[in-house]
Amino acid sequence: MSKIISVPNESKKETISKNASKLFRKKGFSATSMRELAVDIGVEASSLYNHIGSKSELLQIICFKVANDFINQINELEQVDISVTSKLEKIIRFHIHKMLEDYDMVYVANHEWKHLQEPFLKNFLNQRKLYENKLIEMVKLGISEKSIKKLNPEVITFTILSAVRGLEFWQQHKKNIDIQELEKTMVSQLLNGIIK
Amino acid sequence: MSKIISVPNESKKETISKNASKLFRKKGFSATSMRELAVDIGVEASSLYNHIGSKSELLQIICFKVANDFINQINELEQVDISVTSKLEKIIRFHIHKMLEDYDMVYVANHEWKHLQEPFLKNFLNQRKLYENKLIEMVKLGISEKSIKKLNPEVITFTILSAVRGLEFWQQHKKNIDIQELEKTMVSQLLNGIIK
DNA sequence: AACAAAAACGAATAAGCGTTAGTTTTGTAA
DNA sequence: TTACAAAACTAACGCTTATTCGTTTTTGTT
Repeated sequence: MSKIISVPNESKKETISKNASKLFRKKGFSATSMRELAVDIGVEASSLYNHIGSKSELLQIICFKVANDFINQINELEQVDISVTSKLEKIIRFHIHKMLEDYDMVYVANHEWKHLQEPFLKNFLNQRKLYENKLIEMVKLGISEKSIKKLNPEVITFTILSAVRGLEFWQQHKKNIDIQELEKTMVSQLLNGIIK
Repeated sequence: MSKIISVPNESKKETISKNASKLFRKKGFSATSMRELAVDIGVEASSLYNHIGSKSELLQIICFKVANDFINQINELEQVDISVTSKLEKIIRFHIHKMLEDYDMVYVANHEWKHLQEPFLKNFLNQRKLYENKLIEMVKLGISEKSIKKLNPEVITFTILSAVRGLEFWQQHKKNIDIQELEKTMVSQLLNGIIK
């Protein structure tokens, strides 16, 4: 057919992964075939195996790239000396930016991780739980400091995470909603509520 | 093998659908085979076709059952003469109850709808948009009445929907979190915020 | 006990899957 | 030009898929 075109500073593996992200998001991991992926890239399916080990490996690359990005961010944030509510605000804003920058990858990591094989599945879920627990501890600290209302810290955390993970909707409303307004509204709603 | 056991007042089609919901949730629609579903029910795969038309039909049954339940609820609520914020509270509570009662079906409708075939796919998305638009109109009314803060009504709506659609987390924390507290916290956070 | 309808079965079909093997083309450097 | 490695190709493997077919078994009703 032709050659895999990859931009400079990007390996062919990365090129394939990015295309895979797009297809996995649109059709789901199981419903995406290596032949479809190959067509999308402009090559025969068997040629892909010169660059990757397996279909499964593509999912691993995607999921752990995203997981690492979020873990790294929260680790950095833990070092910073600002208030708990400021940290929560920064986290919400980071989720929004990440979802807009790497939409396909973040979506796949959020929705298709269950198709990871062991031991990667367990590993991924551990990283996720680690992230969630760090967030829960932040909220607990906020409650004990009396900057956050005395509500269930797990529920607070998961509500925030659900809200930001659901940011996919924004992709369909890109034209109508300004990103500044999106950020402002979400932070305001999740932290301060919507009732006057 | 044996027979499809169905409880009274439940057709065999319903029995199959419920089992399908469970498997589709656990493994995803595409990754679930009719043979697996058959084993789960205790019958040969070919025997299922005495009761259903196709695998696709099972997904249709699940998705539209859920969609109709939510549309019906919001239609009823539109008739009632209570404040906008009370309506939003009732909707949040309804989502929570629905997610806990029909977890498998709601999860599948939220995550696997993309595997619906046309014209069902368009139909489903139309119903979803209808529901979202009704909610957006409620929020807009609240803003014009000055009971809700002047924030972007679309973002407010999608944040609420994302938060309640993400209620799957609760299934993994059933033992630790009381449902009353869950409801109270989510309503309070989404409507009044978490900052003191 | 006889009959019809419902529901089970086993076997087969055609299509699609991820992946491998062997071979040819392409690009690069001596 | 020659040599070598990278990356493409074609063809095929073994397996799984949803679904259909013809047949047998089970069920419920006279």
